[in-house]
Amino acid sequence: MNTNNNSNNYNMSPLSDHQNKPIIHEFDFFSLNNTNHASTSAPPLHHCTPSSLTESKVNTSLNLLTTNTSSDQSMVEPDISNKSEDKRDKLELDVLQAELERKKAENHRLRNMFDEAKMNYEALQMHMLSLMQERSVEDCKEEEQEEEKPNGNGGVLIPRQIVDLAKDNEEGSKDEELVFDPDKEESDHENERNDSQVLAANNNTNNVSNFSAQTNVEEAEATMKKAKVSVRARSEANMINDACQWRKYGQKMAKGNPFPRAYYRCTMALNCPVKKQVQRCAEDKSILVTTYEGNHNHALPPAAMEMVKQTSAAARMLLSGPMTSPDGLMNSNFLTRTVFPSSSSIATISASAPFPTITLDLTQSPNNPLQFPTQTLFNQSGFSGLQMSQDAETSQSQQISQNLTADPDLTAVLVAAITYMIGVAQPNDNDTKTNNNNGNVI
DNA sequence: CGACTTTGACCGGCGC
DNA sequence: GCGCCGGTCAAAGTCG
Repeated sequence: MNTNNNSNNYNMSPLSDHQNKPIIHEFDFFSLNNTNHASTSAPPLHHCTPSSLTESKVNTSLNLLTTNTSSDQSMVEPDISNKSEDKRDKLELDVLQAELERKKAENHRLRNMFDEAKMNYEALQMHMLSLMQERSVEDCKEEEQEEEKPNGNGGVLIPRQIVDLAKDNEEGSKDEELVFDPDKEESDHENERNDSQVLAANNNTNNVSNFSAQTNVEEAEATMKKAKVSVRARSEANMINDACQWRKYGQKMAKGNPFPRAYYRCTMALNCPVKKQVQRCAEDKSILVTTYEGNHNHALPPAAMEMVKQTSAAARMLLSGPMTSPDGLMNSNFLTRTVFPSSSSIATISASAPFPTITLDLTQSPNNPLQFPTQTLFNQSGFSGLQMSQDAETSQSQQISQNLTADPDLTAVLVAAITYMIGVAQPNDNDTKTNNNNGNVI
């Protein structure tokens, strides 16, 4: 039997072509150096040239610009020329000043819009933070109650919830597809329903909150270590750039898929246990499915670390399943729809496998599928405030935006997914700093 | 020459 | 027990 692929047609070389993709620079409305800017781009008036006037669409209607130079004109008709030139200059000055005022007003309006959006964002963030703190207090109370009742049904912390779901599945409910399986053609809506139904059911059976204290940390961590993160993204390349170094150690033909599955190990550190599988989707060969497994035992590249800090809380919230809101119940897809709104991505947790799998589906972005919504990701995630101070957040936001804009690959997405495995799931010695940054239990 | 990929062989889990 | 299948190993080949 030979299930290996001997053809070069599907060579899974990790060479990425992401460098060839165009970098989209965002327009900075408020940059003083931006020459396109409305209020600051107008050149000083004394630098106005005939060409610039033409560009400003100022029609003097004087037809003065002939082949003669101004010095020639002054030699012919010095008085008339001077007067008309002054008049023209004044007219131009008035027009330009009016234009300047208009641009200033527009700039002011844009600033107001920006400030308003910023305030809304901060208000939401503060609201989120207060909710989390509230919940944290409840967790402490429930933890105390839990210690008094060791056999209680509650105490389902975030990782534990997955353990329970996985257990339920192993105990005979294997037929029940809890969530999205990338290899099956099920509608996302159906999966969302299943997801929320199961999680809600789980919630109902546990009268105590899902966010209560953890009573079996070791068990949960063991599961988390074996949990997987799967990322579906459209890519022509055979492997997407995720800021880590990988070494291929095998390739097999998997049943039910004409495309080979490639196996990689992380080579950024000796004995790093992290592995990943890369395979094209059988239904749509333009979709690349990358599945990560294990926890890094080393520090990640700076670009990856930045996103780790930003997205770990998001991953935790995703894992937390349903969360209550003033509007009622939100299913686990809420978060990733929030984090990745412009890409229409969907993140789900699957407990149908022996170990839970998080799937990030980034294939539904209508435009430029490999273009990660970088600015949107950071701005919309809004959970960073749970982990760091406002000042740190501000500086990091700029840093992250720059990093991501400079590298519009799927790096951020993958790191976001890996985050769950690295910084959140396991308190590695080498990752202690990261975990401390992510320290809050949501 | 070292790092990496390729690829046939091997191993263990699982279902029948 | 047997075969299927997924995952891994390791020798050979390739590349810079």
